Amino acid sequence: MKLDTDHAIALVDCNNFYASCERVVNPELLTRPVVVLSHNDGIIISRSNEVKALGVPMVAPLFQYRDLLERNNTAIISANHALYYEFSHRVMNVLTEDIGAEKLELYSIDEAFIDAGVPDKLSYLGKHIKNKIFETTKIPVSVGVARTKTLAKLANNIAKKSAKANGVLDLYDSPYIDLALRKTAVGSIWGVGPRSAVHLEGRGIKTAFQLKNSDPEMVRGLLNQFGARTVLELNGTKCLSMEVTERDNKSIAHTRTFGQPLSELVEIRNALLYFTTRALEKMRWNGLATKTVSVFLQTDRFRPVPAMYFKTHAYKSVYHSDVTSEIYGWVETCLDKVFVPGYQYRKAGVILSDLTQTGRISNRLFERRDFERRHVLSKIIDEVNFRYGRDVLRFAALEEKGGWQGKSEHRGNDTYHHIGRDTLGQGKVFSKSVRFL
DNA sequence: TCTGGGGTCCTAGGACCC
DNA sequence: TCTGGGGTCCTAGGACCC
Repeated sequence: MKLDTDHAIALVDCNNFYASCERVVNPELLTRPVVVLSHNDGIIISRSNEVKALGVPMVAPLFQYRDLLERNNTAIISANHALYYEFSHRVMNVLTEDIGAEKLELYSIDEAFIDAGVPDKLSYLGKHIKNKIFETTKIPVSVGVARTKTLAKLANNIAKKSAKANGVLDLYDSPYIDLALRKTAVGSIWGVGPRSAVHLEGRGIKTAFQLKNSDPEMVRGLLNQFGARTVLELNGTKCLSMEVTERDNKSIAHTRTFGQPLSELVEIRNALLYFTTRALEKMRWNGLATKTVSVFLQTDRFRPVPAMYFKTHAYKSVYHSDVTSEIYGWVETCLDKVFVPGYQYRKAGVILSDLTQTGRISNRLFERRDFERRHVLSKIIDEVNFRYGRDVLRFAALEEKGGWQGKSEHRGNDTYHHIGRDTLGQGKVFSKSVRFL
C-alpha cells in the first residue's frame, strides 16, 4: 500500500472540547470560566481557557482547586458523555460532508487526522475547516498541517497557543519547522511521555530539534522502536499511516471507584455484576462477543486499609459468548479468585477481551439452540433498556443501587440525557468505541 | 471529608512442560 | 563439584495516549 508520501496530513482538534460543548448548549457559560468533572465529580477533565490561565492543570482533583474556581465564578459541571458524542458526530460530519475529506481517521472523540491531499494552499484549507466547523457546530477547533502525524500534532499545539497562528498552522515545507522544533521541549512531542523525556534529557536531548537530529538507533536503544520512529517522523518521513478503516476494540472495560470503601463480598459482587452489565451492553452494541473476562479489586490508592492490595484474575472460556447470564458466571469465578476478606476495597473493574464479531462465534454443538435463545434474549433486554431507560429490564442477579455508586451533583443541561445512556456511542460513526476522557 | 476512566502496546519474571 | 534450556502461558507493571 502506498503511503501517499507527498500528501499533507491535517490534524483537526476541538478546543477544550467538553467545556466548549457545554457552552454551546448553555450560552450563558460563554462569559464564565467552565470546568467539566469526571463521573464521580472528583477530577477536572476539561477546562475553558480562563481556567487554564488560572493555572489549573488537566486531570486535577476538584477539591484542590474548588476555592480558586469559585472565587472566579466558574461554572462546575458534571460530564455528560452523550452530549459530547453528539457534538463529536456533528464535527466529524462537517469534515466528511462539507469539507469532503475522503480519508478521515477518528483519533479520539475530539480530534481527527485527515488526508489534506497534495500541497496547495494548505493554510487556506486549514482556515476553511476551522471556519466551517464553527459556523455549523459552534465548536472552536484548531488545525495543524504537516508531512507527518507527529509534525501535524506539533503544528496543532502551536496553532492552539499562538495568537499569531490564530488556530491554524501549516508546517508542510515551512521554513519555520526547525524554529518550532527548537522552541518545543522534547517532552511535548507526541509519544514522548514524562519518563522518556527524563531519559532523553539525561543524554542532553532537551528540545524537539535535538531529538530530530539524534541517531534513531541510539534513541531506539534508549527508549524503544516508537522512539526511533518519532525521530524519523520529526524529519518528515511518514512512519505512521492514516488508519481509515475502523477496527474492533481489543478490549472493553468498565471500572469504577466506589462511592465509599467496601469490604463485604455481597456488595462487591453487586457492583461487579452491574459493571459487567454495562460492559456487555457496549460489547453487544458493537456486535462483539468475548472469550476472556478479567476482574480486579483494589484498595484505596491513597489510604489503603489495612494494606495495599491489587489483584486481577482472568477467566478464559473455551468459546465466545455475549450472553449476560453466562458471563455473570465467569465474573463470579474471577471474583472468588481475587476477593480476600479483611480489605477495604475502593475500586474494581471488569475487562472483556479476546473479542470477536458475533457472527463468527463457532457453533456449540451440544448447546447451540439454548445459546441462541439466550443470545437473542440479551439483545432484547438491550433494546428495551435503551428505549425505556437503563435496567427497566434486568436479571434478578443485578441488584438495585448500592453503596458502591458515586454521585454526579453538578449535572447541568438535561437536554441530551436521553441520548446514549452514557456508555453507548450513537449513530454510525460511533458504533465503535472512541477514546475519550 | 474530597484525588477518574478507557484504551494500546511492551517487558520482566514465575510456573510449568518437554 | 555443580546448578540445561527452550517454549508457553500467566500476572504484574511500565509507558503512553485522550
